Amino acid sequence: MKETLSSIAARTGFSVTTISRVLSGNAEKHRISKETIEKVLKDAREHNYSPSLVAQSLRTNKTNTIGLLLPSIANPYFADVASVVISEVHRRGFTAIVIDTMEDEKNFNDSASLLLSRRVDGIIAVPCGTDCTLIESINDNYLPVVLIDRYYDNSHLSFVTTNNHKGGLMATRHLIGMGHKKIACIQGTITSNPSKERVRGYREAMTEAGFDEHIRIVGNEFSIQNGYLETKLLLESANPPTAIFTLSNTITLGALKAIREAALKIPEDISIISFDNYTYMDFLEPPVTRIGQPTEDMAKLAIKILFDRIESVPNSTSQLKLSPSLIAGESIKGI
Amino acid sequence: MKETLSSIAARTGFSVTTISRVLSGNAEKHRISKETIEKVLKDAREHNYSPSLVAQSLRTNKTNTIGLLLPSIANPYFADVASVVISEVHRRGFTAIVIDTMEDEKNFNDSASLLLSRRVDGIIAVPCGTDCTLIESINDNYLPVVLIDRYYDNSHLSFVTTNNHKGGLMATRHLIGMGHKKIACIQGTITSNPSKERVRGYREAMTEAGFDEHIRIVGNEFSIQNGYLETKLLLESANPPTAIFTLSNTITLGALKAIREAALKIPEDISIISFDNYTYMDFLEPPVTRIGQPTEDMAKLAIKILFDRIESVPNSTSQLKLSPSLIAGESIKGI
DNA sequence: CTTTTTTGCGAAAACGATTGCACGAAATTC
DNA sequence: GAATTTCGTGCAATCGTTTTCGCAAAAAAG
Repeated sequence: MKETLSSIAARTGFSVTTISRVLSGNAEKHRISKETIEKVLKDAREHNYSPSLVAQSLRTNKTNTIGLLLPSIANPYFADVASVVISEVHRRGFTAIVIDTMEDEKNFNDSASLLLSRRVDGIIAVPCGTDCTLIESINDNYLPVVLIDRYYDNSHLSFVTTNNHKGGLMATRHLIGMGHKKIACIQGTITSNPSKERVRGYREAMTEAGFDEHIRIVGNEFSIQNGYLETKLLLESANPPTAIFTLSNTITLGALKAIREAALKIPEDISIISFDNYTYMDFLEPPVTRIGQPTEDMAKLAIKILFDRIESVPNSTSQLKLSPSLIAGESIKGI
Repeated sequence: MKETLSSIAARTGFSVTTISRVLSGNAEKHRISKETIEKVLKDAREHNYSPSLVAQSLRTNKTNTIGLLLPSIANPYFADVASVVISEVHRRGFTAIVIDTMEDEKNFNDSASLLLSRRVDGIIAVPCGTDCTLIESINDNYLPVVLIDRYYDNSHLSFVTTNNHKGGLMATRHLIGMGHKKIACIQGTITSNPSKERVRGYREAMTEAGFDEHIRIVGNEFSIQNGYLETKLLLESANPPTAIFTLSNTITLGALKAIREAALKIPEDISIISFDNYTYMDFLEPPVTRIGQPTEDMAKLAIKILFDRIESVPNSTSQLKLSPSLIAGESIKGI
């Protein structure tokens, strides 16, 4: 029932060494005879031997495993990231350990330590919070780390993210181009870099258009509820905006709900532009105009950077910002 | 840089045995003195020792790891499952290895073997294909397996799934109750149990209403494209249905696209009822009426069954079918 | 002042693989 | 026929833990 190299050795009469060489495909290298190879393979097959990767890992100091740290797998955006990362590492013969940190900094740090204990060969993470000391020390002293989507200011950790500032600019300029002035912005987790950068782009676009007085930034979380509540407040305020820039797909959903409850029509009564691309966005009525992030490219690039560092030692830093793109829907009215 | 029990032993002057006992919390049990404990803990902390879970696993023959096999993480339904499973096992001190089998039987079997080699303590799987010999043998000889969503006929493997037959019945009867007769059904992967059972429910409801002549089953895959193509064909056929029963959220999306392209209105021109509950469903225009599966309950139950078997030996079988529920939208017109 | 009990700790054998070194026999070269 | 090379294989150490025994010294009991 429990097959090991030595049980095969016992049966075939060869040494554990020889069995190991044959089964790990190094037979030629050590000129094991054809017949021996055959016998060993046959026995292994018959007793369906399954090599212990944990013993292998201990010996070789390599687990062929990478860790993936995400703030919330329930969020379609991160689920997308997970999907790409998982298949990409699988393609390279690695397996992925996935942990949901629930948008909590302590969870994040504990999980990072856990991955370290598990001796993964690398970590892909969307970090939480603002303190990067632990993850940075892991990267510097133990194993390569590459961040996706979010990153830390003043850190040399490698990351791949969307150019969120540009995205914020694009979205806001687009609304302005369509004649809007009173544009509100519902932001996400305030400490997160993507949210901050998108807001910065929004601000910049408003200022360059001379709309400083109309700048209106609300909200504090990447969640449906946040989008819902803030939109409700905006709509019922004294001077409601003619357009809303929602900083994530979840916020957008909440906004849609509030708008529907107010019996308003998009885009006739109010315009909306969102962040994040997602299949469902095209199926909403109307399809929502949005700034799409190159999720797949981001994930693949992050993986590539990670494996470059896993395979060769140089502890280099690459910090990449990929351009987002505007995907036209029908949620904006020209004024 | 590389901290081990013996490096701590060397520094503190105690034996590896003692260090192990202190750090694994078994100090009391072996009446290690207060001072010794203090010294060891201090040294470990100062050199931030991180125990090697791989060495631990080798020694104890337990990895505290479970494997999760999914056909497509990009599908929101399975992403939901993943989300629950991952956090649930984490809560129990385990980590999850996730593999996307891409709806391919060979991939599925290879991945199952990989998990075996990785010596996971249990497997949660949504299987692909119809041949269960490998996974069954894994369950019988090596480690507990619990299936979610799909299962094999004539297998003693444990599973938790939705009562899909009932779901099919509910959906079809609902349409019939609203006055529909010409009801078409777009199915998913034909070999999969959920699709088969839903179709069986559809058939049964049609027959009991005396609508045998209107039974019309098309499609062959759980995908957007399948939904799109089949709906196109249905709409352009000689005698188009007044209502469509789509067997998954992905199929529904495709159907919506085709319906929109045909410039038809839901529910005025055509009614639709879907399977799978999903946040976005409420935000479509109109909100789609659907049969919701108790995804979270399913995943939690599967985990519970799995851990019962991990923690105590009895190789029992539990095969559970949970009731779905009808979630009202506005996508069905009464005739 | 023995004998027994308690206290505090260590030696060494696993767990299942990989790998550097070595070695005897057969084949080849000179 | 001696020296060298090639073949085919094995010994034993090692990776970092846990765990079974066991043992000496101190404390308690007699």
